[in-house]
Amino acid sequence: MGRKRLQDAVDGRPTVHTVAARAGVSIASASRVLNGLGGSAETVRRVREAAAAVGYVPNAIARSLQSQRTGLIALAVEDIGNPVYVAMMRAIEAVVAESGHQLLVHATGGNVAGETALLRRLAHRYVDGMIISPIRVTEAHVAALTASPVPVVVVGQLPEDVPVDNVRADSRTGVALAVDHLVAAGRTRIGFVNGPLDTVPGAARDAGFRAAMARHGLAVEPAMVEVGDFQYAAGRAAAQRLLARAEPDAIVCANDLIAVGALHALLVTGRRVPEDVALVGMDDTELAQMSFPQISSVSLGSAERGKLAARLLLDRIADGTLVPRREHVAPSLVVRTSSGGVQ
Amino acid sequence: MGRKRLQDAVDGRPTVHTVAARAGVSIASASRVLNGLGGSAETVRRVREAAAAVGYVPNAIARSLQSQRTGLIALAVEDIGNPVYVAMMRAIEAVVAESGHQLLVHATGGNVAGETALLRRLAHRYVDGMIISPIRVTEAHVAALTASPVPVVVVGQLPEDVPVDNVRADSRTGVALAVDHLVAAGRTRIGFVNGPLDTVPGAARDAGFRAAMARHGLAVEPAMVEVGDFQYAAGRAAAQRLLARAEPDAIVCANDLIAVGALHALLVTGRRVPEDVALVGMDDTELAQMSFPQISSVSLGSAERGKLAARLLLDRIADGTLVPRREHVAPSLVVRTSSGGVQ
DNA sequence: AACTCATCTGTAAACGTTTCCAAGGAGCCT
DNA sequence: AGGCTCCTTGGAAACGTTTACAGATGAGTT
Repeated sequence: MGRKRLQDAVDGRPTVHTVAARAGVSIASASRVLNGLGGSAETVRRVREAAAAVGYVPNAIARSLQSQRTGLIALAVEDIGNPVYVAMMRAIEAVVAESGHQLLVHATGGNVAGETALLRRLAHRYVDGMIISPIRVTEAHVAALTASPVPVVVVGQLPEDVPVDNVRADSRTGVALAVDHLVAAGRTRIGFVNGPLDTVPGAARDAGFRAAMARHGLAVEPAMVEVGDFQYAAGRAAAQRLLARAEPDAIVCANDLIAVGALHALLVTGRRVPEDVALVGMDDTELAQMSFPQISSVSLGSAERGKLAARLLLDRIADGTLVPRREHVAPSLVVRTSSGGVQ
Repeated sequence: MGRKRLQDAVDGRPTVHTVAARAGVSIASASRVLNGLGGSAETVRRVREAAAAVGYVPNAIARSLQSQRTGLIALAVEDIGNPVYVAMMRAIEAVVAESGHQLLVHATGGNVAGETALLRRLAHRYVDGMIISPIRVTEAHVAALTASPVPVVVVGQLPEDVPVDNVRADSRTGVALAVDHLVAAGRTRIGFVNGPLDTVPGAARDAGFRAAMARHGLAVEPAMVEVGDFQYAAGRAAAQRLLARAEPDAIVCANDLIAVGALHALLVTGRRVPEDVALVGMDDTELAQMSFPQISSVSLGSAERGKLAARLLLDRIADGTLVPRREHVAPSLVVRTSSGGVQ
């Protein structure tokens, strides 16, 4: 017993033991050389040579167990098909890659059970941290969030007293930008196609729409407001319902997928955009640029939010004692053809 | 020395040692109970109770080190923004989730160095397997592929003699379907907007287009063929170049992003689709349905290919001695408004 | 009552890495 | 020459889990 192991791993792949044995040094010395931590010239040479000869590659799992870090960062979003999340993901990827992390993407489907299960699974510590963008925030979320042993950054609204790093857009103001723009262009019969009201963005956008309309002294007729979910098909159906019973001269949509659906509904019923009906989307995704006519859209700074979230997370991973921070990203309106801007 | 450890992990989180100590049993018994492997009724009760009391959650990394599996499967695609890969990803996700795996998505940007680096990184064994869809296949790819210690499935063409599980679409035939359809509809001046010819799909689609045209006795005028990359902006620019010097009555596009760009180019120059110019895309993504008019598109079965690739990979992970398999997915044409189909 | 057999339990090793610690040796200064 | 520091080295422990093995216990069989 206690026999020193000079063998390869069971599957025949070289380990640090293999390298050390071949170089005639201890595994401690081999490990140090391989990590660039000193060693005599001769030792370095021998270890390097041995490692190259056997094709040694350190095992990521064993390293993780020792270092207590996996090098993985999770991103949990509702719908990976929504370009707004793709843009956010790209921005996050760019930041975390710099620190040598890789991104693990979860599509939650927006359901509460799945999201909280995901948060609880963090207890297994299979990632070093998580960025999550829940569209609903429940008690269960908050509980799982605060219980998480690994850092979590939330992109989206969060109750004030939850001590978690947080990046927020201001979609209330974002909707106001859209309404202001349309009113300035002389539109008065402004429709609104929203996502579910029991989601955080849905509620915020509804409130923003009503507040902005009120500020301009415009009434919000129930016939002019429709709700679907945040997808294309539902947006198109919702817009069709709206158009069947009302005659808006402008429509604000709660995101670009809905806006593209609404555009479809408008064009298919023979309406001209923007001459008959102006259209404004939200999130300023690639979709808005790819449509014809191109769709004006309120940017909520998805890339910027992603970047900030990634920075917050990396900072917290580096120092867990930081006081939770809250970042805000201001919305801006990108005017395109669909609301009368130039092509 | 040799002192038995009865402590929590350094960060205070409970380990199996904590649970065992609290239950008054050995870590072996605790582990067995926690994994549902026997134990007396009394032991089971005590361990379960202790685990619940301290909130024990097994550490995924330690488990991975022992089991030599991470539970992670990597998917490497060129462009995470392309809906075709989103569809594929969803299909893969659905399959691998059943076996308890999680998906790790890499966006390679389609560059050879990045892809081969990714393949070489597999040597670290940070995932149990990888599905990769390279748009170029070089010597370096093949070398890295065959040297990989973990299973890899390639989605896309691959030299015949490379012993790797492989799922293929037939984009040659796919283009032929598009051409046949347009010819049957009476179109004769058929343009083609392709991706780079030095990519595998680009080359196949070019060959397919020329073969199909020849079969119908139609000449391929150089002025009627344009090349960009597989993105929207390049597709739009390429279509604009084509339209500036030729007057096609139909355009075939090498993917849907290009098709949406071409649609834009057509509409912005006042051409009617499909009356003046018919349009057919490829990949049958959501984009094709979301455009107005909706775009006919050749489905290359991206979801199906994803599903098959995932199955091949899981099978190989379960049994590494399997002989490499090759699956084929047949293309099909989905006719929509842009080529004269009904709305 | 002695035996077999199954079931349960604890010890210890294993997975592959990093790192603490003590010891050895070389060089430098006084 | 002696004492000091600095560098290098190897042994061993640690990360947290699973599991092979052997011993113990109990039930069942003859």
